[in-house]
Amino acid sequence: MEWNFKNGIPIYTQIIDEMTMRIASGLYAPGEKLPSVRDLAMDAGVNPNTMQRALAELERRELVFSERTSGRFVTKEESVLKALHEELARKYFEEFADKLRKIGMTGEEITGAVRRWLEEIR
Amino acid sequence: MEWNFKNGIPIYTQIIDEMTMRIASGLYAPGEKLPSVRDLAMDAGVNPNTMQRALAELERRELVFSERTSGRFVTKEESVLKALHEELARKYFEEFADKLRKIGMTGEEITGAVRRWLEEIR
DNA sequence: ATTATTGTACTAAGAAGTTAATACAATAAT
DNA sequence: ATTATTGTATTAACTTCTTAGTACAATAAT
Repeated sequence: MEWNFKNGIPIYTQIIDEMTMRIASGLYAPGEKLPSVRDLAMDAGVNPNTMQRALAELERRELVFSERTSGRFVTKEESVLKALHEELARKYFEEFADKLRKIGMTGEEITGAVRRWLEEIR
Repeated sequence: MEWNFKNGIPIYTQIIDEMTMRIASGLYAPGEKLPSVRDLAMDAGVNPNTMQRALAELERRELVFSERTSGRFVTKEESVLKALHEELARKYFEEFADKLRKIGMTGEEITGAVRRWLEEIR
């Protein structure tokens, strides 16, 4: 999997977002053991401290939990994961619509443009 | 107008985005004189240096130009502004669609969800 | 002519993010 | 029993971002 970090945004923030999306997508399944902090850091090309900082935040959000010395795991609460998925999808849409409104597009213009773009996706 | 800065992202970056959107929306019209660096900084609640840094980037992108001692102005090239508007709208959609794909939504799921969300906008 | 405003430049200090190096405790693997 | 792996913690150095303070040159306003 790729880690494409933009510059100008803290890396640990981007790791939080990336890991959250991987969990929401099921790429890391419920209850699955994650790679170790060191392996994840190596894979992402960052310092273990930076990865640790991001993972601690995921823990705070209860998306993962750690069992000392055996590893870190995705939460088994499927309800949490389902809620996460819906929350993210909705959030992404809201941010998207807000940006379009901010550059002056009306509701009608947004729906029109989106319908056209959706055609292209197919 | 509001300046709502998120934390965790450099302020000057957010100013660049905000100003770019204001220009793309026509809130700052073609050829219009912008408030001075100091006034913008005061309004945004940031240090003048931070605002200056953001404005310099807008200048590099040729969205604004400055006339020494008389002020800074939005470009008069309407073609540039039109292109900017389209570029931003397209970019926002791409980022949005990429995020939805990243959390595991297929093209069909995306179109379905977006159609539902679009109804809510009205 | 004088004053105020403009963009611009510079230095210094502090805050936040990142890397590096090292260490410890717990336990799974051997 | 010993070793390797795990999460976690700590300290130091470095870079980037932000603020603060100051200054200068050009020109619009008075």
